Amino acid sequence: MPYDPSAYPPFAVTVDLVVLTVRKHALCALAVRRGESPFQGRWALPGGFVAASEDLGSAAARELEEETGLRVGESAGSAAGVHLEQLATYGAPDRDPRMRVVSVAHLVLAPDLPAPVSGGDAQSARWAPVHTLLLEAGDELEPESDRDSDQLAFDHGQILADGVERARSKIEYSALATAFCTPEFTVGELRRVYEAVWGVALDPRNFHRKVTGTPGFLVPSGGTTTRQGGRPAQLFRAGGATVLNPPMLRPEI
Amino acid sequence: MPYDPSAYPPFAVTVDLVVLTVRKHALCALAVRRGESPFQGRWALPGGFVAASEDLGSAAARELEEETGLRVGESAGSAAGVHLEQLATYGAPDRDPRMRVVSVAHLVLAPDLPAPVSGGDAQSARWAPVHTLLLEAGDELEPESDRDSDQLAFDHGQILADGVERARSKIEYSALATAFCTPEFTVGELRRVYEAVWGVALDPRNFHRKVTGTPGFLVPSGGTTTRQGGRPAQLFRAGGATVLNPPMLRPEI
DNA sequence: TCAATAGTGTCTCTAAGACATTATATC
DNA sequence: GATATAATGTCTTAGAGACACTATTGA
Repeated sequence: MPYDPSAYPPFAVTVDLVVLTVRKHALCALAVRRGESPFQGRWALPGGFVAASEDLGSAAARELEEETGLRVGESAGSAAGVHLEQLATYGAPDRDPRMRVVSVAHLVLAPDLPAPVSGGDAQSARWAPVHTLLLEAGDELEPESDRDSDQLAFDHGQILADGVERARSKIEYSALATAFCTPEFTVGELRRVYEAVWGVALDPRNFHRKVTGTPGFLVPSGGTTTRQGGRPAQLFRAGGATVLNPPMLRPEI
Repeated sequence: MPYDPSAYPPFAVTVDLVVLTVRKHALCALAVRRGESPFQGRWALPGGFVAASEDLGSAAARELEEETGLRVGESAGSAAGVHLEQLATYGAPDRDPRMRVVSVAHLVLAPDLPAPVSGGDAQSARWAPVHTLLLEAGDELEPESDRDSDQLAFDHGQILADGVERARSKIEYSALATAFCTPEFTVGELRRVYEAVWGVALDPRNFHRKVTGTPGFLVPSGGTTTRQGGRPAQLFRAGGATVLNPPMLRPEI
């Protein structure tokens, strides 16, 4: 099978971003409004084309910074910053009506941002709770007429669902939940991250025992805070641990 | 950002396959010998170009059947057959010296095959233990002269390593280890699969208790076999369970 | 004082790890 | 018989789940 560039079908390659954060006790994703056809006026995931001499991860990091101003932390992902990882690749032949586009989706976990979005105007980007972006066909709401236009453009609903499921399972066996927190955070704040991502309530005592008892998960930073009200809480930073063993198992049902 | 096909860099999109099986108590991968430059004569992962109107998963299944004769089981992967899933996408600008190629790697888990490879000639394809395909730079063996030519072509060494790690972690929390087995298998055969993939020895008593006690993992097929010698062993088929909860944890170290 | 959150102590129960022995086939 | 593998029983221990109480702030 000889290589002849002109003999093989040309593809466009894009990166799409599932940017997740926790705002007001809800898991939220970044959505942008499309300005052109197709799906004009509909919400979509941020993303763009990969440049000719650009790596896939670099393209994702560039798009992230263009859309949000967020910069990915150095060490291949997180530590005390934004986490970025490849999610999956979507390439159904008809996923874009104009041409053959293969999209390499990436997952970003970010702490809550003060401003909705730094780059771009406010009208065209927003944080939206994932449950409003992922209304399934079975959900009842208004008459069906309005339903379709609320769905994300292209196959972005599927990409978002896959990204959310990845995040939900990944915080089970990794220390990545700290990527949703500010550099210094309390055990209660970390617990609320887990509760928001999983959509369940956790026992504060057992959670505290688990996270403080897992070596390398949390390191005390020395200070305390009362920003959540109540008794002052000890502040922690993310430790060096990347995997949790044994994992933090999601409650069933 | 308007879409103009000619304004965006053209990519070729390929699928590469990490096909894993367990042979003689060792985890093995399918490798094919390259006939042309670059990397002529070197071993590589099987794969090929995605056709113009072909889905990524379909292209992977087609390449698999062309190279091995294996057909992917119906229900989105396994059940009682070959399992195929998307692994990751590799798109470094210089990963192919001829042109910009983005490769969507897929992972295949297959039972031990009688013939080495059905399609293609025997000289150009083989099952090789993954540890021989993944000799790292740190390993000592012969003088370095021979080392480089034993490495897989392109970035296929990295792809294989990622696929092996995916398989190792996935049999922890899913029932996918049965994809390495024949339709009917014994508990001992399943245990040897785990031992080969993880490269560790497991306690037969605890393993038996675990797999037979996990609902939906195994269903007795009624028969017995002595193909492993010794006392007749009960035969099982894969149950409907896809996730193991609690997971089968890999021993540490 | 009340309300809010943080932090700890302990009992129970599930399940994994570490053991030895019996069972049933082939050679 | 010897040898091979299968299958089961039980003790111990790590760790999760389910509980109540005390501690320390701000309003």
